[in-house]
Amino acid sequence: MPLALATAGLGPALNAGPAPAARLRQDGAQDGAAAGARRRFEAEEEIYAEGDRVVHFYKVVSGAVRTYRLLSDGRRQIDGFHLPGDIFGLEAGAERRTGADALVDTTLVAHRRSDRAALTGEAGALAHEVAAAMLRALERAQDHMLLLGRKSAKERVASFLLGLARRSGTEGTIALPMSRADIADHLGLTIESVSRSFTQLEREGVIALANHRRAVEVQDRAALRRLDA
Amino acid sequence: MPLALATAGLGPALNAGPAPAARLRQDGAQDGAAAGARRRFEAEEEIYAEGDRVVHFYKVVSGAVRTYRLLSDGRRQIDGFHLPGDIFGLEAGAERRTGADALVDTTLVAHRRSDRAALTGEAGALAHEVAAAMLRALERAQDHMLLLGRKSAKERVASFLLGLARRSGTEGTIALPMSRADIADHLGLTIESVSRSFTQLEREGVIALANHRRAVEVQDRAALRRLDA
DNA sequence: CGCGGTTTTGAAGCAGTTCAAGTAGCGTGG
DNA sequence: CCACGCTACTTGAACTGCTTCAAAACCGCG
Repeated sequence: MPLALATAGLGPALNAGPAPAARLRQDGAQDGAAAGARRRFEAEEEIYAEGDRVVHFYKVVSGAVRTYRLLSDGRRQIDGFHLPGDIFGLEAGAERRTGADALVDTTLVAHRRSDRAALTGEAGALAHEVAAAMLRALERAQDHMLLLGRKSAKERVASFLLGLARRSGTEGTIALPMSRADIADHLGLTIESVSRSFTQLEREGVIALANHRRAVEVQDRAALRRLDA
Repeated sequence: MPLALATAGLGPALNAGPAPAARLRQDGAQDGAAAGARRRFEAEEEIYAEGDRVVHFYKVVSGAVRTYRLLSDGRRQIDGFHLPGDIFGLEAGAERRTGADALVDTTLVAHRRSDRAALTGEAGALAHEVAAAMLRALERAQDHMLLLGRKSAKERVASFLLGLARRSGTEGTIALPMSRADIADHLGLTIESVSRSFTQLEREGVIALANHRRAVEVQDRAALRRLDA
């Protein structure tokens, strides 16, 4: 049995969004059995590759991670960026269907997929998180299919920025731990199109690029919302 | 608690693909408690709409269903077609994030989302199916994001046909229960582009269109596979 | 200061869209 | 039983948003 889930009391957990870092630490502190091994990865380091055997799943403590799929000729689709509090690396089969690497220096907590103790404890806090993570991943995937299938370049960038703003929780300035190439491969565009969309939004006074283009300040959230359709 | 899942023994179920109709009936027959209410829908009839309260989830007995999301201006993204054996309509929140309608005359089995008896029975056959359905939905969404983000029109159509061929289980001729518009809104294209891709594949001898364009015969599976990358 | 990487900008090209006919089933009613 | 009209699909031609190719700007670093 590769994985056990229980969604008791799932409702609230689902609406809570990514667990804040504070709660994350608390979990680790109060339940030694459920706490997995802390692992560190450097910027651009591979966490796992397509085809690897699935042993662990992970929760981001700090840093950021991308998970992606590749076509035989090298075309890449990044299906998600994972920020502190996010769980990723859950998989149904025995083999990885996606690859994952750290965008920047990153700390993760690794849990054995087969670790039922961690998943089915009396409180089952981690189990709830895992189930919520799966459902959230599906909802995000649905949103992203709509974006990829039906939105313009500018709308894609606007949606991306709003999503990132919401998830990173920071008001005002959003850090971009990923390169233009990563954003492009997430949004189904080229780096040039991403860059042009940023520039255009900046010229329109919707955003301001800061910190060597690796951060955006949202100046007109309403305009972004309008583009988000 | 809106929904309970347990994935014990999930592995094999996951690799099994959609349950064949035979097994479907067997499930219903052997476990009266788990069997939900049978419901019929006519072609083009709405099953639920975006914003509806979530009460049931469904399993397709016969026919076909599309689930989709809309942008405020009417742009539509069909996130999946559901064929006999498929489970759809699982949702985390209280409100529908997607709409669903029947493509053709369709029979479903409806289960109350809150029906824990059906989901957590000793054997828990339905619970496994539900968990497997969720994981499969996520895998399909990942495949589809790659398609939408990085594949050409012809590749999209090829992937779509191969997927449909695999899922419908029929060797040779594949029925297309959906219109060109539905296919277009699934593949992130226009109806004209879908039509042109079909025509092109036909001219190349890869497929043959039959039954008033509502069925395709695969004539060169290897060529389709190559396009699937 | 100059090198290597990333991002931006420019110009040309093109895949897919848009707009506009044309064709083919199919049910309906005379 | 056939003309009519409706809808779905296909085809053609022009257009355009994004890509591709190319070069410049920017920065961080040895």
